[in-house]
Amino acid sequence: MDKCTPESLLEGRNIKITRQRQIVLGAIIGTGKPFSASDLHDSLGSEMDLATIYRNLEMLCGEGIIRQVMNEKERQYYELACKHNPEHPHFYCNICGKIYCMKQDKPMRLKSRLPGDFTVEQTVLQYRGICPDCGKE
Amino acid sequence: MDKCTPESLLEGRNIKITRQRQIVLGAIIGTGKPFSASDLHDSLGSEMDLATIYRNLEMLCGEGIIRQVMNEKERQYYELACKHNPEHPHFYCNICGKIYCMKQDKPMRLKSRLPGDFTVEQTVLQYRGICPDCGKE
DNA sequence: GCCTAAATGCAAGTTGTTTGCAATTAAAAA
DNA sequence: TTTTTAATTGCAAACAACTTGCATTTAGGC
Repeated sequence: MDKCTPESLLEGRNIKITRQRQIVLGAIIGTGKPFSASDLHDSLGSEMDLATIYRNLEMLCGEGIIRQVMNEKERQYYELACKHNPEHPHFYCNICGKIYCMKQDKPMRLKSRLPGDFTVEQTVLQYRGICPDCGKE
Repeated sequence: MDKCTPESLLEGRNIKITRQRQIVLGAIIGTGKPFSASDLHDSLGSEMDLATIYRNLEMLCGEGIIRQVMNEKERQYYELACKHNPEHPHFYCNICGKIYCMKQDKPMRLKSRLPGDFTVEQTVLQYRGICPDCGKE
């Protein structure tokens, strides 16, 4: 099972491999968890322009290399969308705002059809509540 | 089965019944569908201050009179949370951005527990794709 | 009718995200 | 390898949704 690298994710796609794309993808692959634009910006030591990060996130999302996992009022979260990371539910902590990935046994239903000619491209399941850390005290 | 009125929704709650609260709640009851702050603002002919609308939506949400149904990047959507309108999934059209309510036979699981001491307060199920209107052409 | 705490309107502020544009750069062509 | 050129970047300014501070108004108890 091949590991993801910035280059393997971009190859065969007519996308220029720039230094900043390698850095951004490296950071995305490095963290196993959902991330926001400003998470990336912070983890890269604020050295890369936020506009570049936003532009690349949009591009990667359009290419299906990453996917949006949660739209919080204050921020958009993404995660890597490669085959090692199939779609799954997420948990949002109402107190600390952290997002957790929830494993599930059965794959989520996708691209199904609902009554009345709705074409479903994505089924989103999320839980909201109190995470173990915040529930402790 | 009693109908909702602005007054019935607010009664017994130590909340001042102001003119603008009656108007806002009237509009919310009037439309059967999910709405955003600016939907309300528009439907009221832009006569009520947006700050007032935002403050009242927050208050109504805290009181459990309305609930958030979807956080889109650009807007928060709410719906009436009275007993005539139990929780249910929603469909978001990726093309036109419209939100549809999806009826379902079994009530959604709520306030359940997941492994590892996650306390679930809300289970959100949503579909994203192409709505009947946008699928037509 | 009077009084007070709470709600409103207005204007200014915040925050996440987007856009215009000149300078840089990857990579195709020569 | 050098040249060429179209795409990408960084910067600064713009946007849009939402929030906040504050003086004025108002609901509702007295």
